[in-house]
Amino acid sequence: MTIEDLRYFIAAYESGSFKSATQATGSVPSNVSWRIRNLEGSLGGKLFERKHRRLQPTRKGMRLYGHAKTVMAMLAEAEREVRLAREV
Amino acid sequence: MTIEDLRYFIAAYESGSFKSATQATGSVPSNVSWRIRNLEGSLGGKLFERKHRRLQPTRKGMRLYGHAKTVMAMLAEAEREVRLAREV
DNA sequence: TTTTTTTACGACACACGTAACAATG
DNA sequence: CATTGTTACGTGTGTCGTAAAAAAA
Repeated sequence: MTIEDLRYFIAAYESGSFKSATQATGSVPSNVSWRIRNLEGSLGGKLFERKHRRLQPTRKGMRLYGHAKTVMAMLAEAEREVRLAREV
Repeated sequence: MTIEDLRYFIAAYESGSFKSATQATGSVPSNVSWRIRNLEGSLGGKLFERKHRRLQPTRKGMRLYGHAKTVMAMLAEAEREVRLAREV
């Protein structure tokens, strides 16, 4: 699991499709597909059900989403604080 | 910034040297050095002062450490919860 | 001089985009 | 058949460990 994986996952989750997630991520469908599969592999289970027009998150997907958002927010905050902190 | 970067940073921070961080990370000195430099580059400033026997974290380093620990804990918790969640 | 950190480097794995294919509705 | 997701594939970048150099103590 990487931060990029989470970013792609969030984009897919929020946009409701892999196609639309390509805009949010600035990438292409094959990469979105690949990232999500990565994540599903490393977490041991599907995050989305792909049998509907609008992507259906599984329970695992829903659980992950909340944490993923928090992690991303915390990383942004960490980056901000570190940049702000003076040297030495 | 990647999760691996944070893992290396935490190891260096807690062990007090790059050398000892190799044990915690299961890697070699050159990689620890490289990871920390990555992080310092992407965050725009030094995280450690390297002029003392025991690695001296800078203010930026100290700020980062707290967040890094929290992020890692949250990732572990996320992973645990997702694994526990039943399919579908 | 001993210990720690950095740099140089070759090898391998990862992540990208294009394009062809499959599946869904 | 129109749209979305996946697979195949070639290419470039990232990350690894070894080994040599530099810096610190």
